[in-house]
Amino acid sequence: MTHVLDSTLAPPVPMLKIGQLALRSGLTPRNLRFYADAGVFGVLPRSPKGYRLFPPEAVHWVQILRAGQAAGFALEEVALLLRSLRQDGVPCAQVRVTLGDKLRSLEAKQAEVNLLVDILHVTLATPDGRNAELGCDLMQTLLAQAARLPARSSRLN
Amino acid sequence: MTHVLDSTLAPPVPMLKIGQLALRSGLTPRNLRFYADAGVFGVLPRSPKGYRLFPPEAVHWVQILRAGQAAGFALEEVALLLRSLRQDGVPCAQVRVTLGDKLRSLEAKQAEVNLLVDILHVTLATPDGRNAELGCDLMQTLLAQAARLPARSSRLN
DNA sequence: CTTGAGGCTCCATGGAACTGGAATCTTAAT
DNA sequence: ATTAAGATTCCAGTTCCATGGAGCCTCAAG
Repeated sequence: MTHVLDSTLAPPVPMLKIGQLALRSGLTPRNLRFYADAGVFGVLPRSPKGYRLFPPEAVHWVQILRAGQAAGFALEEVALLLRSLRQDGVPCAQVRVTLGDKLRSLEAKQAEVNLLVDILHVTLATPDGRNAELGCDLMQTLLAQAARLPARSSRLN
Repeated sequence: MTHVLDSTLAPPVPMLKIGQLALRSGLTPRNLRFYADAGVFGVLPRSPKGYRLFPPEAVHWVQILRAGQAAGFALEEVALLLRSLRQDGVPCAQVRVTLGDKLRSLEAKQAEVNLLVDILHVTLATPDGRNAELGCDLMQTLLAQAARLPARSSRLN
């Protein structure tokens, strides 16, 4: 039941059909097809009848993909990372560079999120109190804290 | 030249026209109009001839808006925060709750970003080395680190 | 009075990331 | 042999966040 393409030979790689990957990754086949067509997984091998065949590592690819997205990266950006990961003829040093770039933009985002979190912490530490102008002192603090934000917040997506 | 609406009376609030806010906030009038029409700034007063009039605090509203967006929040979410901030009849306690909710989702995002950053750090700490399977050892590490990611990364936007 | 900048509205378009439907083909099981 | 599940393709629509343009109004200066 699990042997789809390995009839007589020992399977060097037990490739997955899209539905199997869907089960293992928590995405829909539809969604996976969308990503695959967008080139996120590179050029996928096809079965004799045209079915997309995913290597088992694709489960990890998907994990990395979703995590990257959750961190605010565009699909194409994460795709770039995965392309390096899959080594489409990319040399080691190149991979390191790509990963480094990714790290730097992630750190930029990290800094912004950290700042925002801190601003909210400080704001919420304000004791209750009505404020004629702004309704409550909380607002006063939030407005004041807003000054810590960069002049023009970068769109680091 | 700076007094547009205050001909004879002392101005209680020097309201801004959209272009003035644009200059002060770094956004285009267009963009501001888009946000305004989306209700982000609440119901704006209009001049007798229909011009949108922004209070000076709107500059801070925009800062908070952009920062929120940079942190990955949807426009509508940031709008919610700003609605509390503007006190459209919202009680103090309610503001605190909204801010608290915002903080919690920001912290969730923070955790994800932190994890991703750490994964990349660890990965980049891997010394160079070719790897038959994956091209280079970097990839080996990245794949291994991917295991630290949550089973299904939340879409916390 | 004309000109120009800066408002206003409405309608359209665009990209990103999906989602949905229809038609067709393959595979697996009864 | 039939049938259902699971593939395939293609085309269309959706939501979010804008951006672009046309056409008209208003305001201040020359």
